[in-house]
Amino acid sequence: MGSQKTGTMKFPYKEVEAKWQERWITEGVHEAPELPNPDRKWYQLEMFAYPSGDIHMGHFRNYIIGDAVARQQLMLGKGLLHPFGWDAFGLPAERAAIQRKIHPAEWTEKNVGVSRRTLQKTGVSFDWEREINSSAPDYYRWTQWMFIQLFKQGLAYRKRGFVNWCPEDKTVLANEQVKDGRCERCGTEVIKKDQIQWYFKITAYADRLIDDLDQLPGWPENLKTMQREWIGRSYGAEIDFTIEDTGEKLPIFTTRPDTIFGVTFMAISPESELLERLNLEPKYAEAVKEYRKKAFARSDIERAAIGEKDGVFTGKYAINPFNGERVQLWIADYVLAGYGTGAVMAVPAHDTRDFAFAKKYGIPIKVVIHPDADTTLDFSKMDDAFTEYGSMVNSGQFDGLMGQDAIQRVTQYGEKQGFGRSKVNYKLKDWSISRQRYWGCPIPIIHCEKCGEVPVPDDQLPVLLPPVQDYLPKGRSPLADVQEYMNVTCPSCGGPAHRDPDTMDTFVCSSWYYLRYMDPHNTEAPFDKEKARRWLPIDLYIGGVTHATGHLIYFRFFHKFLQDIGWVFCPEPATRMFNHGMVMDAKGEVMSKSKGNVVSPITVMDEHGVDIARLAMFFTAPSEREVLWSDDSITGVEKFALNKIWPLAESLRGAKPNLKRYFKPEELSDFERQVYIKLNQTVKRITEDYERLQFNTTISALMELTREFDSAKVIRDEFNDYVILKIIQLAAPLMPHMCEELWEMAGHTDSVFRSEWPQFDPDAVVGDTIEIAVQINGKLRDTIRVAIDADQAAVEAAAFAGDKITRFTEGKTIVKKIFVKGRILNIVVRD
RNA sequence: GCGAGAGUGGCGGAAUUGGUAGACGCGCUGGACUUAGGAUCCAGUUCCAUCCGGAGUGGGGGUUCGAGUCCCCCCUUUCGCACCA
Repeated sequence: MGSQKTGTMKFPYKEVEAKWQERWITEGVHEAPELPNPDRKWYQLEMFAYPSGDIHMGHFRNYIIGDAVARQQLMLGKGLLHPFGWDAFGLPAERAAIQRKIHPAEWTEKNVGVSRRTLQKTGVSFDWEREINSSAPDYYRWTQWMFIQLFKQGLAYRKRGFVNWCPEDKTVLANEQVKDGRCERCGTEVIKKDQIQWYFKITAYADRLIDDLDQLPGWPENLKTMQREWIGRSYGAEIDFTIEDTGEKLPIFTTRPDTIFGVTFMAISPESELLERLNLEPKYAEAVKEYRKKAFARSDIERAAIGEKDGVFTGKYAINPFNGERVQLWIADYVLAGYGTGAVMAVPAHDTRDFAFAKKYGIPIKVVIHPDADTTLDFSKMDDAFTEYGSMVNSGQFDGLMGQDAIQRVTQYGEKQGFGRSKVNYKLKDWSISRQRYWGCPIPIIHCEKCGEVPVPDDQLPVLLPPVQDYLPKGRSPLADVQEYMNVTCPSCGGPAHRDPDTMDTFVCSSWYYLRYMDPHNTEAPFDKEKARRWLPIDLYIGGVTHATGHLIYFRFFHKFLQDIGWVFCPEPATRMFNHGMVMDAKGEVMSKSKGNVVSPITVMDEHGVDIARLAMFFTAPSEREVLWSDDSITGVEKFALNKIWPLAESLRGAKPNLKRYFKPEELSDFERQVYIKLNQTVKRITEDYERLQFNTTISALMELTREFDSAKVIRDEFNDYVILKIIQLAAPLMPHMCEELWEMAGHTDSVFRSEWPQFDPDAVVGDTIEIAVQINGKLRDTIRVAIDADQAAVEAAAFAGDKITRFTEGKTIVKKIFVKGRILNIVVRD
């Protein structure tokens, strides 16, 4: 055990791994410079981890992909920042702690230790000097500082309203943490609760969050699309209807003001506060009350899943300002409280939902849009709404107007009359950030009867999370019962006051962690501005796509806010984002403890060595695709590493070649020349592969090269060692331990990662001859080998030399010949 | 339903801007060396075929001298959003 057998020599991977992992640390190979040159820096980031268990295959894959890039960037001479840390606050850690009946602090500390040890075994080039932990006071002191900056700018505020409540976790959740109406963490159906909560005003940044996506060519299109849809911007108009009895204005949002004359009823959401002010007649009041009760009992999923829309008439009417028409006011739970104004103008003829509702309750349907000027619609024959744009009819002075023009003209009219205005609406809601849980960053606000909400003064930060024993969730913050914590004096007036009992959503902690890495030990500020100027933006951020509409929006929001208050100097936190694929089991199923199909990276590393575990992960699938992991993933790359790469040591001749030089053709034998060309082609290919993070083809290319290279046939010692050392350099970021050992065996005293990444010799990426495909009518009939710069005449001469081509042209007319230099000759013939 | 990807041998997957489809690896077949082989090495491996050739990148059509690659329609599949007025 502990070493791998090869043809003649063993690879003692355990010793080699330990040796280099230690030396990288003592020699500070991965330590980031304090102040990099902004033109020659590389900030490589992988998402930090929840310490809710040990590292699994998904983490392993994430970090080795980043590691390969980071190590190559180091060899390209960049100042490298490649840090790591722990997203240690929050539900995942707290839930795990509760299950095991230990205090979250203790459990977190223990797991950080376990996970760190595993990570260090992977040989990933993290700069452990910069390790951060979001649950440490010297970190969350600055999370609180961030909160206060937002508060001071009016971007952190409290409001009462309906929130997502997880009955299992007993806490409020942000919209982004509700998936399919269920709690993202525990899968429990989320219910609505009316509460006062803290929010961050992310909606103030909605436009910039959408628009700046266009400045991010290095982000995957699908991810950007997801963000655009999540923010959900739509353009339309706000139109004020009037409640008949009370005269109260009832504004609604619509994207189709061109259908305004087709309104036959109004609908408001069951949550609407308007209901309190309507003075419903008793016979309606009872039904409305019943309906609201029913609606509140339904979860969002039930509401959405329900096939038939339903609602009740309130007995009240609203007036359409455009034509003075009086329409019924209904309450219906297909109207969402949180979007627009929580009320809609219903146009059954031109909206599918309104159509169904109108049919069900016998409400009139009025056609006001025709597909075009010549086609008319008859509502009695319609079995669904016509929702396309068309030309306006039955709309008075607006008749005949079409599409966008119609929309504009109607809106303009409303504006002139004072009862309408153009309006942009978003699906994005403000970020609910307060949590009624113990294990989180305390909210640094003091509530004073006299002064209201007062931020904790800077010199009193951090507000320490008290180490209480009773931390179990109970529906309100466990901190609320800790008298020593809660009771304070007001920093402003000195009177009696109390702390805010809630803690923050852990996504607040993770919204700025990438900044702390630049300056993790700063006690005066969250980070130094000059360092931020030099290090930012992140050059490559790697993580799963799961955070597309959560963390990856939040951290962009934070970054933009910090730019606005002068702490960072670029508009976006990361110029390039890469989403790697998931790691599945051999059958393509997600690895999970309950299925018992989890393969631990530790097992694989123990049995085969880290380098081979890494190679297998790289080789099995391209980085962005999912990997179906099985033992077969190991076989091929293990043979390659042990039989091709490691034995290169025996072929070394101690020549100490100059790696920066190129060879001239006359210096080399025919075989050497052939190897030299292959080498340079490989350098070119592999350098491109690293840019694309496509390491499966990097390994293929190395396999081809090592097969072609046969040291026994190489005459010149210098050339022999030159080739071997270049192979080692090209492979080093993928299999760092073995390559360091080989590099040392070749007589180097410094790390291979301090050597210079190979450049290809531009005169040697093409050979002297090349194969040309000869086609007849686009079908391949022959391949001929000609000089590299052979012209059409020479190629034709060679092509017609044998009978492979002539047998197809004989007796036929050659219509034309297409020649692409260095590639093909296509001869078009006709009978 | 809407949006974005993906579909290539038995399998994982290659194929800059249209230009020799199947690189590389697994698996499989045959052979060599062996007491042995789950080691190593060599050869073969898209399918069909009477060995001339033919077909072939989910299906159908199109553009082109030439299409995995570009255009149109359809099917399957993965992911995301799902009553957003």
